[in-house]
Amino acid sequence: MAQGTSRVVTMADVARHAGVSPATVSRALSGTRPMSPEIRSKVVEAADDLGYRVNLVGRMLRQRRSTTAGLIVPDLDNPFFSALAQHLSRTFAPSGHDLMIFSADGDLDSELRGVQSFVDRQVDALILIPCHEAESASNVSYATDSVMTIQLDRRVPGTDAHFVGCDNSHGMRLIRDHVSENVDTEAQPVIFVGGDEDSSSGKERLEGFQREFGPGHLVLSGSFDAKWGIRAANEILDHGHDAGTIVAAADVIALGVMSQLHSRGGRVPEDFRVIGFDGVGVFHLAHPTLTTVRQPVEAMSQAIVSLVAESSEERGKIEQVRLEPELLMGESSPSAA
Amino acid sequence: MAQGTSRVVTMADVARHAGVSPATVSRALSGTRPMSPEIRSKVVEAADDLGYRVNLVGRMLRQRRSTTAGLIVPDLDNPFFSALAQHLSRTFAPSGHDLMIFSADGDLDSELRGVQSFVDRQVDALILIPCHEAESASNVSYATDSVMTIQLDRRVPGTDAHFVGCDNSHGMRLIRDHVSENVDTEAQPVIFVGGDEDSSSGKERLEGFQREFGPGHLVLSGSFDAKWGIRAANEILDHGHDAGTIVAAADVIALGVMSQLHSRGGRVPEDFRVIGFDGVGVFHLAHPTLTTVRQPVEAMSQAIVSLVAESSEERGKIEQVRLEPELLMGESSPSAA
DNA sequence: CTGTTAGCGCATTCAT
DNA sequence: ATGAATGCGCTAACAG
Repeated sequence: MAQGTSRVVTMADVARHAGVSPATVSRALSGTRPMSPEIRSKVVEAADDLGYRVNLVGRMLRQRRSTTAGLIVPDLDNPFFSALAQHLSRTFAPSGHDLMIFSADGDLDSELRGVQSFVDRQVDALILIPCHEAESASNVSYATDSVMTIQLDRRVPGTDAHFVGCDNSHGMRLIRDHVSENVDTEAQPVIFVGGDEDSSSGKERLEGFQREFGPGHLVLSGSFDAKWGIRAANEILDHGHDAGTIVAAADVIALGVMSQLHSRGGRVPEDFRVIGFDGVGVFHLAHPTLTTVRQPVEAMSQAIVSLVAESSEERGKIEQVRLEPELLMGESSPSAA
Repeated sequence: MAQGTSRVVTMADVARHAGVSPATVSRALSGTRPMSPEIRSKVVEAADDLGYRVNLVGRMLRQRRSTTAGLIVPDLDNPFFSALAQHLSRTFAPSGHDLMIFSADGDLDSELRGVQSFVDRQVDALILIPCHEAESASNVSYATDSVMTIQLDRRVPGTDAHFVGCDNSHGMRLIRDHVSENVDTEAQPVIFVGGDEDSSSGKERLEGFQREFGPGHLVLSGSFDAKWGIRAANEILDHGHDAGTIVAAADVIALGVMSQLHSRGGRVPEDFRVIGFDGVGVFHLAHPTLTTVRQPVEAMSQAIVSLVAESSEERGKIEQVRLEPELLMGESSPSAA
């Protein structure tokens, strides 16, 4: 059992082995200063001769940087968040930063703990999907006070942190256009199954729905998970509806809705049309295929990585990045054909 | 814009403010040594008077520990892994450790990079779901050489790392018992849709299937995702089968299978029975509900946290923990009724 | 271009 | 029980 054997070879060892000073080793390996090629290669050779690896903690203490970015998600069980985490990992990989992920488990105290964890570990940037529109404010402030912070997908108003997210209004407009082209909304009801209204994205989608479709529609609010979708479907059917167009604030909700409609004999798309939101994660497992608004996760990830890269050069102003989603046509709603 | 303002108050500040020495502050706050209550409370007061927070990096450098555990998953898009990450986060929360998650994106190089990241950041324990049964060996070795390492769900043979996982053989036995009670396996074929055979869990489930059901069954191998399930369903139908019992090596695969069967007119459970494996994540979104083997994720998480806690006290022997799964009855297979 | 020195913040000797 | 001194490993400032 070799567990726990800590690395012993230090910069001083390499310096001795190469016959130079520790400072020279540091410069040779980090390449920050010009130096004679012979000495450099001699140092490099000595280094991997001894199997040297720079001690990141020593470097962190000295430089107060860590080549680390932190991501805090409210919940990894939500496929949209885990997909976002996955994309972000992939996008960060080629950059010099390692992305570490922390799950706040939907809890404000855990969220704070995550922020503290990352601040204490001196991450260069903190990416945060806030749990709560209002109550996460202090957590976001805590973060912005000590590290470059980017809010993702959800926004806490009144904080001086960057924001990268999707244009939810535009998404709802895409849905409205699609629906009004293909459905007689006079004859059949349009129903909104919302998510968590304490999150900015939930709120924006609700407001977007109301702006685009006008008043007088059945609007249900719940949370961003499938169980709520199941309950919402029950509410809709119990309400006496046996047909209609259901707009869900997230794919997981839409999947729950479809599953329960199906169980109780409602046909999609014949009786009910169902439209989701997010377009990443497991949504394609639905049957029938889900029509949804796809968030531009690649562009969002790229925007974040760029922000992080720029911030190490110059301390710019606070950016608010809204990226445009697109409609992804599925079988759960009729196409114009 | 207050971003980037680093914390300035240090232990020396607190010491000055309380009129004691830095060493006393250290002892008062970490509580490792006995001391007079008056001085302690005076120090504590001074500390949160100044809003002092211990600098973790300084402490890490000194103690070579970090109150951090690292988790490396192959892929966060797989709902089983993200559910596992979520459970583990929750289980670690009450312990003194913060869990950081890293996604290897299914890639051996990324996996190595993750291991290095965590080792460099001096995590106290590294939990690893290896990408590949054989080729991850060097990565696991790298980890065990410098930190207490626990393999999760998948095992690389011949390494001296702990292992926590589910008893896949037993899971397959549960499936066999269920199937033979309810289906005439002489009249209709039993088909295995496997996952990645380069992972130990994929291999064990395949072997379990073969041991339990015997030879002569159609066995397909692919990967642990829904797309493969869709392709597998096509292969099965194209093979000429119009009925049978399909055992999938994972729920995501089963969902893909069901979705595609459904699309091509196969009825579940009337024509095809479908049984999954994992029982966590989004499997309950299936329609009909999926019969599956549920991995004991809570017990697995608990076992890991216990191992980590114990390892800080004593350096025990290498543990191999196999926990028993249970059958979760759904509508995708007939129950004895 | 390279070597010497100092100090990041802390926990731990050793001395009292 | 407390204080003074040391050094974890590294890089930045200063000399040369």
